[in-house]
Amino acid sequence: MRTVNKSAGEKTKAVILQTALELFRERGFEVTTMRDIAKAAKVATGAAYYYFPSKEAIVAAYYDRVQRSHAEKVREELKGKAELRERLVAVMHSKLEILKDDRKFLGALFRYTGDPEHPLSVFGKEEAVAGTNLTEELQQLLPWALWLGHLGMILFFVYDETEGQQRTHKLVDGILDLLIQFVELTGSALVRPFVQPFQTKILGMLREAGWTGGI
Amino acid sequence: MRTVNKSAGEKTKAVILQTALELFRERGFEVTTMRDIAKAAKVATGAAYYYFPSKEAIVAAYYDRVQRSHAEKVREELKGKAELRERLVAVMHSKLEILKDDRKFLGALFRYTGDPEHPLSVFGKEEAVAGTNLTEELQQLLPWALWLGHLGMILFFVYDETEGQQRTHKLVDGILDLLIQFVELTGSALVRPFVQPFQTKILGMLREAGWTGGI
DNA sequence: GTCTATAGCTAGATAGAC
DNA sequence: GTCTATCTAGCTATAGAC
Repeated sequence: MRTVNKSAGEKTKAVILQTALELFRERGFEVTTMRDIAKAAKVATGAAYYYFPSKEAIVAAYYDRVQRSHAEKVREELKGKAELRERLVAVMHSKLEILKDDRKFLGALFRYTGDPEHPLSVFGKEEAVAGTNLTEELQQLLPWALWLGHLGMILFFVYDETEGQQRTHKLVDGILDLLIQFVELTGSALVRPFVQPFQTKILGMLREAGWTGGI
Repeated sequence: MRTVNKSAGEKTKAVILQTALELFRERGFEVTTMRDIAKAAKVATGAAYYYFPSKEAIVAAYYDRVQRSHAEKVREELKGKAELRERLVAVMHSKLEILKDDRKFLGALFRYTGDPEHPLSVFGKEEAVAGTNLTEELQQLLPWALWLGHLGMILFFVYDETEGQQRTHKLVDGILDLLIQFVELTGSALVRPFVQPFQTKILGMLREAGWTGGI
């Protein structure tokens, strides 16, 4: 009962999952049908549904697999590392490593979330920032931070069951307080020299990526 | 050609969109069928598809509408405000105001994104942070920041077409540099007194919401 | 408990008539 | 522009083989 020594059922299940992921990667998530998956895995459609009650269940199994391999990799990599920075580097890059072949597939799952063109991009990021006396770096970086914060806000909001979602509103105020504090600090003559080079570096990267200005 | 004086087609389209959104809010996104929408809007299924080539197109139209009303509201509210904080407050809260009746609906759209249980939660947030010499507030807040940053990373990654997604990898390094810098600053005796109260406040909110610790 | 085969329902999407 | 008819695919259900 541990990787080796699988029962017949476990083997079939693994084959179906593996086949499904291959098809998702090759052809895309939407266009791959349960019938395709079953056929490619050489089982009947019913068998696929026997193991995965829905197409979504396959996605869930995929997430589960990602989590497991990531957990394993992270545990291993964190062993020798004590410094916060290298620990975080390990966590993040190993995640990307695991996801590297699934960008297309993930894009399909995030169709309503990530696309910076259509969906929930924040109007007024630049507008809010414009005309305030900020360093040039922050003028450029803040909209990005706001885009991300905005996404987080909406996710929090969606799950916030308090009356009128006051909790989200309060949290927004709190985070903004902290942000303003940070902005003021980095603008001060005392702290600026330390932080500025990093900001400039990130800004350069975003520019290079053609992701400057409007999102 | 401007709110008033719509052609017959534009009127029909508006009715279909309006009806669809009402049904989405009442019953939910998944369970509302195109047939339901068409029937409630008193047109044939084909007519609905004539104006909105897919159910997703209705979602896109909804996003568009959100953007327009938000833009309008923001433009109005920003007029008298010069301070960054109040400008950002206006932008964020007005967005929540517009979305307030659509939480259920948005939840359906974000099924693969927001749910902190299943999907792409970062393994190793706590692990990476544990055992490092951080202030208590940061020990608690950093995992949150990492969860959000991790989500942003994946979204960036999905759209990053550079060889091996090196751009995302570089960006991660850059952001982590900045983060570490920030962490060290807030730990310093010089800056800490200013920032700590805000961190504590946010921490309190998250605790209150039952969102502390593991995500 | 593992699977096949098959038939049928529902709902997103399309084609073609009017 | 609008409708009816039809197709497709996710999903359910069932009966039975091993």
